[in-house]
Parts: sequence; C-alpha cells; structure tokens
Amino acid sequence: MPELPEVEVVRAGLAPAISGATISGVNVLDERALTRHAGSGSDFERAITQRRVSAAVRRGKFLWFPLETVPHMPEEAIIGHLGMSGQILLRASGSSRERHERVRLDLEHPEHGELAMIFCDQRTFGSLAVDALVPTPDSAAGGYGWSAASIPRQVLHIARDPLDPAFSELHFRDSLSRKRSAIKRVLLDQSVVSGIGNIYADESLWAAAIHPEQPAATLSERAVSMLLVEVRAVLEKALAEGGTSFDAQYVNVNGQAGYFAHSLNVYGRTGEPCGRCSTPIVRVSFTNRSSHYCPKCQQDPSSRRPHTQSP
DNA sequence: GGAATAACCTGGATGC
DNA sequence: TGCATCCAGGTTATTC
Repeated sequence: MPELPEVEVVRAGLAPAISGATISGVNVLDERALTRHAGSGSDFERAITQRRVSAAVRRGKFLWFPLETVPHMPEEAIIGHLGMSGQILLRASGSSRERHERVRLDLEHPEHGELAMIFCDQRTFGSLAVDALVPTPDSAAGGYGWSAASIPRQVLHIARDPLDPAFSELHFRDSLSRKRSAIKRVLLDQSVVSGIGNIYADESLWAAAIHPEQPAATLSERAVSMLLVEVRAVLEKALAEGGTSFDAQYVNVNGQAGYFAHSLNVYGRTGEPCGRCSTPIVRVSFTNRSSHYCPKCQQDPSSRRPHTQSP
C-alpha cells in the first residue's frame, strides 16, 4: 500500500520526466478517479490541457504537480493521491492501455519528447484533481521537491511528515500529549504526522518497543523521541529499498516493485518469531484493519489483553 | 471538539 | 468447477 516511501519513489521518478512538460492531451476514462475534483471529467480535461507542469511535489502521501501561472488565473496544481492501489506510470506516447487505467495525460517535454503519464487504480480509492494553491501557514516550503511556500487547499490539513526539514518535533510531542487515543491510531492520523500507514506504523512501534494500544498521552518524552527516531529510520530504510511491494499494487513509475517487504519485522509475520526475543508475533483487529506486534517486547501498559487471531 | 466508526472499492484467497 | 464470502486499508463523512 502506498505510504510515504512508495509515494516518494513515485515522485522522484516523475520529477525529471514531467517538470517543464506541457500537457498536450488529457483522457479521463473513469470519472471515479476524479472524486477530489470539484468539476466533471471534461472540466478536468479543459483545466489542464496546454498547461505546463513545473514540478513534482510530495507531502506525506499526497502528490501535486504545480502548473505554471496563467495571467488572471489563481495558482493551481494537479493533486494526486494513490489511495490503496493507485499507480502513476510513465509510458511511451501512444502506448497500449494499462490494466485499471483511469486517466491518461499526454506530455510534451522539451528534452524527453512525447510521454504518457498514466494514472491506474484497481480499487478507485485514489484520485486526481485540480486545486488552488494557497500559502503554507508556517511559510516554509509546501512539500518535498519544491521550494515555494504554497500548498494545495485540499492538502492544507495534512501535517508535515517526519522526513520534512520543517517537521517540528516539539509540535509532534505536544500533539501526542493531548491525545487519549492509542498511539497507533495517532500515528495514522495524517493531521498529526503524515506519511505513515498501517505497515510502517506497526514496524516503527515494534522498533521502539511500544505497544500499539498505549494511549499517546502516556508516552514519556524519551519514548516519543525514541519513536520518532525509529519512524524516521524505518521510512528511510524503506525509501532506500524502493518501498514495500506485496503484489502488483505498488510499483514505481516504470512498473518495478520495491524490496522492503523482505525487511519487515512484524507486519504480515503473524506467528513468526520476533527478531529480538523469538516470541511469536501476534495480529489483532484494529479499526477495520490489523495490528502486528510482539507481545513480549511491546508490553501492553494497560494490561488489557486483546483477542489474538490465528495466522 | 475529540474520538470512534462506517462506507467507499476491487480482486485475490479461501471455503463450501 | 463455480459461487459466495472474507480481507486488504487511506481518507472522509457521520455519529456519539
């Protein structure tokens, strides 16, 4: 599932190919891929055709592609979220239709020539949209890959991610101190810290030896610092390995899978021995999804014994 | 206002 | 073999 490392791999792959390119054609094959867009498919096509893309930017799991300013028009960007199964592929112009292809942008790049940027999405949780750019509240760069202090309106509520130079540990610690919810739930709250999904939340909590159900506000200052160190380490390692691919649901812009699935310590390893103490990893239900943790290394502070599920 | 939950969605895996 | 059901999970609207 695309979390920060997977989205960053996509952004880094797109940036050189689309920065400076002009959108020569747009084909919306499925309007469900535009659920974030305020208008229709034809409106989306009209809004971006013949516009020039200036960069590929990311904050957390959101991507956006700022469009060069047109006189008398507000600053805008194409925003994209991969959801559960979204992919953005780069293909040769005129290439055959991809499986689950939803939107195709034809690009003309001054150096790379004609290209197709294709948004594919099996489960249609991802989407594209055109959105206005607004100033960032902290006047720092809006996201990774761009120096401008602006951000799409729809991304305004998304917190900075732990790899962002403008990420504030103080603000993060303060946010946690006011949350009674389980720490895992808070890590998944993109308005507190962005870029972390179910896989990297489990991995980071295991690395920091924190139980996923521990209330965030009960974590000591030292524990929060330790958690942040481990979150960054997990994200950076995953990024270096090209992200986590379990199946064809996550690939880079060339359609290639990442290798971090081989480095996972708890996620998807139910019943396997913990890498630290050899206790079998358990899986518990967690708000319509799963949590994986070591019951010995990650002690439950409230002594509540959640119901475990068999592998 | 904070916290918890349901709904959205498709295809692979599993059970019968 | 074929059909039905379960499961995966990011975001957001709704409910408590």
